[in-house]
Amino acid sequence: MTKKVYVGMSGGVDSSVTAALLKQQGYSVTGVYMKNWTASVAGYSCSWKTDFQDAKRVAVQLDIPFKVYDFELQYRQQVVAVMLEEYRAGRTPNPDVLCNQEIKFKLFLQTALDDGADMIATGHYARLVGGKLFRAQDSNKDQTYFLYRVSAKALSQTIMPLGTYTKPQIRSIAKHLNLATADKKDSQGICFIGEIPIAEFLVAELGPQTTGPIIDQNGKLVGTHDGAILYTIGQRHGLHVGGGLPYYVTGKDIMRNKIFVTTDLQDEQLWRHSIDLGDIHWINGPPDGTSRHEVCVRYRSAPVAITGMRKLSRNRLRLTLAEDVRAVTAGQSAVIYEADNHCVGGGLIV
RNA sequence: UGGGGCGUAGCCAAGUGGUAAGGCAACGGGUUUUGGUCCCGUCAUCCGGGGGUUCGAAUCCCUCCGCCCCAG
Repeated sequence: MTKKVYVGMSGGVDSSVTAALLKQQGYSVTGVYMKNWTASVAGYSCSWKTDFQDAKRVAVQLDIPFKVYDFELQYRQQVVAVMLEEYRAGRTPNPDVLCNQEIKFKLFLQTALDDGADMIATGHYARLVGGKLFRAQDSNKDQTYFLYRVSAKALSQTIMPLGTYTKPQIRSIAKHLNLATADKKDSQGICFIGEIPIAEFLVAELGPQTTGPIIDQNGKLVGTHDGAILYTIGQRHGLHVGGGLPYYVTGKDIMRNKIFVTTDLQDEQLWRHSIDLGDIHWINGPPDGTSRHEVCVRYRSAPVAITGMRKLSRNRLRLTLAEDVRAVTAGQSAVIYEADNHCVGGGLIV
């Protein structure tokens, strides 16, 4: 009995090749386009229509059934609304982590299973081995950072065929198969929403923000910002403050609508030797404390060795680091790995 | 209105007779399935205004305007 796999097809090369590979491997493949966001914001065209068409084209080329799941409502409620709330609270969320947790590996998975699928598949660069999540072969494209909140159960029902390939290989396969998406540029920006600058998106969704003071490391007023929630820790551009050295955001006071900056790259406000995490999620249960771990505080950052892991409360964890890390930002994810590329989980920086 | 100093792009700032460094910001591009970082590129026909000296001035002289400091 051939397994029925529903492949999430975004209209990009990666998911196109995912579907192609699975078909080659003998699965009964169905392509699914998730329609999660169709609105265009302030002059930025939302690419959903082209993405949908590209996904459909590839499905036709591969001669596989194609479906559309409309998750717009849920994406809005479970991803976008949460993201906006986080920004409003002065934090910097990662909507794509949420999207994987709530939409792709929960809603999509369940819908597909209800629809008759045995498994789902995605074009993520990550490896799934025995229900565990490992970094991709192509460390340059590894996407485990975005996947650390997915449940072991969901992972056990998922195939990620790209994990053992490199991006150039995927491009090359797409070309050989003449897939419509072979030369399509990689997508960027918030998954499904597109490349709109975040500040503009926030203003469009939350309304115009109130301007406020920018204070430097000496307590001096150096400029005016466009609304404290629009900035994030470590940020350099968008302050419109010039003269001498670049300024980096070191902190925000949301209540007073102030943001704090520094010109000193060694400013201690900009570096952390320990990180507190909340909303901890362990994919296969908490580590037993016998192996060494490292953490990534942002996508594509070099992992930093963890020298101490202390439980502060039921769902609070304090990590002590082997070296200082720059611009640790509340709301962002800290993803924890065992030294052998095994992604074990992580939490949200508080 | 006695003395001293200053006025170069949005900001900081070199250049004191030979035909406008550099940095920040901004803008554009690249990297990146979040934000951010980072990288590359662009950005003063003109040096507060006017006049003069000179083959040639942002650089010297005169004058006007503006700002700062000290002294009143």
